[in-house]
Amino acid sequence: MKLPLGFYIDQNTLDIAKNLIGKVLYSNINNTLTSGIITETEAYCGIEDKACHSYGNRKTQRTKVMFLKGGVAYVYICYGLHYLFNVVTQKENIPHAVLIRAIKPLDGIEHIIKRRKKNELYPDICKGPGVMSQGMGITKQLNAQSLIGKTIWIEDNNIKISKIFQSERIGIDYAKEYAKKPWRFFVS
DNA sequence: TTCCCGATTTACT
DNA sequence: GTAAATCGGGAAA
Repeated sequence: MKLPLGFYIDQNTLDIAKNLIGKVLYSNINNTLTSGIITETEAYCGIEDKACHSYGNRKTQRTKVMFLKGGVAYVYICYGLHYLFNVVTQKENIPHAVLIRAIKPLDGIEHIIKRRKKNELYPDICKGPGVMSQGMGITKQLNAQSLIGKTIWIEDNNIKISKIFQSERIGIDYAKEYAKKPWRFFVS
């Protein structure tokens, strides 16, 4: 079952990040269906969070998507060459998001392998936010698109997760005291 | 318009 | 462990 809009706006962002673990991310791009179990996420909590693009209520051409009502995709380019995929959460004008950092491939594995320019499947083929997007075929074209639509969406397929771990977020040393917040969720 | 740097990955040493 | 790849966003000039 596709996650309803309420999933993205009726619970706090940390719970959303945690609850996304074990859900299944789908993309249908140019009639190519791929999916994977979400295994790693990070919460970015808006204007107070120094690691968040919308910190200090910064609203620009890039970050304006985070200010939309939850349930849309926020995709941006990092280091000039990687697409990072986020789920926008909360009501309009509360600019929170959850970064999807890793998946375990499920459907369309041969397409995922091809997009990753590899010859075979291996455990970490979609571990890391940039390579996750590459494997799923996510580009800026998906920016601001609905997560309840036909191109990109998330389902609850009742997959059981043994234990969810929690840690500091990756790659945000500049965020001072917020760099230490345990807002990353993952399975082993 | 200039300048700095990033929610990363990969290939080396 | 270190460095290169690569470029748009955002702040400052």
